[in-house]
Amino acid sequence: MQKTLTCPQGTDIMGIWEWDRFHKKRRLYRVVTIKKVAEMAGVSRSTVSRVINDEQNVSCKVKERVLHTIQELGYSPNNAARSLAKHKTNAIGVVVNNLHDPFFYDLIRGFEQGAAETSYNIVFCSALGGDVVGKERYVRYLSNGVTDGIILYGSYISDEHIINELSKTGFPYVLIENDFSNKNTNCMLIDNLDGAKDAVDYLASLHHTKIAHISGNPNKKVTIDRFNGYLESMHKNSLEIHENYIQHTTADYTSGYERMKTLLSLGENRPTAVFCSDDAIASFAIRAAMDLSFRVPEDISVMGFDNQKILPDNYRGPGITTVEQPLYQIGLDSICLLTKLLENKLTEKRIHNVYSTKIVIRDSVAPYNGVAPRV
Amino acid sequence: MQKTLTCPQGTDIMGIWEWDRFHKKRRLYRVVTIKKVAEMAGVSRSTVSRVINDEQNVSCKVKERVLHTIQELGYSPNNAARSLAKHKTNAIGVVVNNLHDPFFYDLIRGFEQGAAETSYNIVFCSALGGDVVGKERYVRYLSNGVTDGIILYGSYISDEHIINELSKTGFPYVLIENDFSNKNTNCMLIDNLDGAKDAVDYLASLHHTKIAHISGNPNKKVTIDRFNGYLESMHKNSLEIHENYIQHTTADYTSGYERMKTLLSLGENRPTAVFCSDDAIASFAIRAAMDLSFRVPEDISVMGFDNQKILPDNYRGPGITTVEQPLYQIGLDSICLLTKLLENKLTEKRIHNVYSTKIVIRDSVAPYNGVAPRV
DNA sequence: CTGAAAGCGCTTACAG
DNA sequence: CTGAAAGCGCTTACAG
Repeated sequence: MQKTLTCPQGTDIMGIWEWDRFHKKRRLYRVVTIKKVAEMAGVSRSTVSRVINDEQNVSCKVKERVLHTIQELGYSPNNAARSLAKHKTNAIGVVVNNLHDPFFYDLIRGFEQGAAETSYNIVFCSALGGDVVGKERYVRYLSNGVTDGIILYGSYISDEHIINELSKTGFPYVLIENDFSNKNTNCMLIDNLDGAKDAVDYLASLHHTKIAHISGNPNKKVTIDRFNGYLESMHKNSLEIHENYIQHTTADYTSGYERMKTLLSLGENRPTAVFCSDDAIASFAIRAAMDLSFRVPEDISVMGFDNQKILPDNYRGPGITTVEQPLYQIGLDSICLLTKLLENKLTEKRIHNVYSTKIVIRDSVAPYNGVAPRV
Repeated sequence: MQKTLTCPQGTDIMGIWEWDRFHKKRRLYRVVTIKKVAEMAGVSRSTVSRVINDEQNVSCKVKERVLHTIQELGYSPNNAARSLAKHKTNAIGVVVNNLHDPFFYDLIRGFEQGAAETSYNIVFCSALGGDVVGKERYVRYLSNGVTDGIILYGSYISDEHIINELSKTGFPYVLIENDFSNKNTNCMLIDNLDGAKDAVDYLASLHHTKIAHISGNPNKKVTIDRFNGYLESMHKNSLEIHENYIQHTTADYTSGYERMKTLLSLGENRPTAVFCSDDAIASFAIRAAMDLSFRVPEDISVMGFDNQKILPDNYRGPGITTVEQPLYQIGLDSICLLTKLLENKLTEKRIHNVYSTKIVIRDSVAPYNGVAPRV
């Protein structure tokens, strides 16, 4: 068999991997294993194992010899075999939708910082769009011998099914931006309802009475929470929700553009302020207003949510007044907490962090000036 | 032993994972394995294996019974065991620095699309900053039983060492934005030298003669290539490189701001056009110009590189005229090609794609108007 | 179509 | 301090 193997990359190199040309299937075989190291160093596999796991009970002399052999052969332990034997992968998985979305800027920075502070390897998996099948596939993959725990981001309504399945297995995970209180899950959340209420209260405090709402991706739970926050605040402040004040977007935040156009065409009842479900939508809403020659915030105030540092499609409007959620901290904490959970170093038996939001004032909101809206 | 196990997440659920409370170490044990499925279904492990691998030679009746048992027990095969036995993980790893950087927008979209088109699981790993140790750790991790091949992004000079080590092992990989022709590596590149020459030629064709350069991250090879492109074009067009026309930034693109300030303070020889090593730098250079009340492009033209769709820190200057590299395509292709390579379906024996760049004209460059620069 | 047995490359009690 | 042997949870020729 040995003779039927050839080196896969380059031809002159003798590596530790070789292609199996004997069978039809293209597989990579390992040619230097712990067994070979043991033979060459003249010790048992147990001893080699002790050395690579940095255990204390090995004589200096033997250890040195083994280390030297390892170096010489370019040996590296096979993590699959290791995981199988140890019941531990030393890895953590992060699963999100649309990793490319600049929304993740701060969250990923947090994950990366967390990764730098732990000895676990962190791997990211991403499903495109709202793809449930892909997301579920990744969760199954990671939770079966590939990682020791996973962090699941997202509040898609379809995520509930995934989480249900995962819960049943008993595999450790923490949820970000999602919760199922009844299911005893570990989660890290912000209060979207309160954040939205604060936002609309803020607009009302600036004497706006005609406040509209552009809601977010209809497949997400946060959308509903923020929408309800809007409703509650409007009610609390005794403000009337005129016809068409509630504009729903599609899964695509660019549709905020068209929704804003609709709001601006409302004539007499045209809103003087709009609370958008997130900053990406707000950025497109403002774009629409500017394209129609409305000034933001003089003619119409626009408020967002998220404090998204990096906005899509080269946004150039005024700085967006928004509700901040501490995504960097959440990313960082999720890694730290999951690590602790896996090491049994957590005092509480369930992670349930609620992070507070705060309003960040920029340039897209102005007090209502008492002038009847231009029609 | 069974009695010393308890369920990790929640307490009422009987899952397939259970904590080992018997030993000191906290490990997850699998309580439902192929063996248990076989017993319950009254067949051999071989048969169960055939069913979960969807092989043809199983009678319908047996197959159905096994499938039903699997469903009932919530069984999922352990990927570590599978990888070990099959010599195949069915996964591909992607390793980058600074995954959070919006520079990756198009590249990640390409990877995601590629992932959607292949049956391989794609996992991303990210090292923070220019961290070599972290990057190398991930490469070692992924290339030892975790994935079947990896895609390595980045042209850090320190990457060479990593690639050398990886080459020695014979593990399959493809490089993006990096090449070692002498090492027979698979790579996907753009011609940075030519792209930069085109950019400076373009500025020269608009009658600019005083053209400066702000170079990029000094630890990257592309920086050197683009710098050389600038030099070559200046030479070819017989343009003088005045003192201080070459400004080097640090690893941080925000330093483009200070470098631009220096250029603008050059008095009589102040450049009328600046070619920046990348768009992120260009965005900060333009910011500096605007802050000093220079108009872009009327007072000074600025050109970038990359056609980065999403710029950092809320850039609001004019659209940046730039050199486009097809990152989406490169991301997509890298997954497809590596997949083919792994399946032995590649006709050529080495991947070596060079993608062409093209100039994208926006609003940050204007023809030189013949007026002596304002001092 | 089905099963017994060997093997993948490690780790881990256990015995010495 | 060291080694022989069993085991992790799968797959894979091989035999029937």
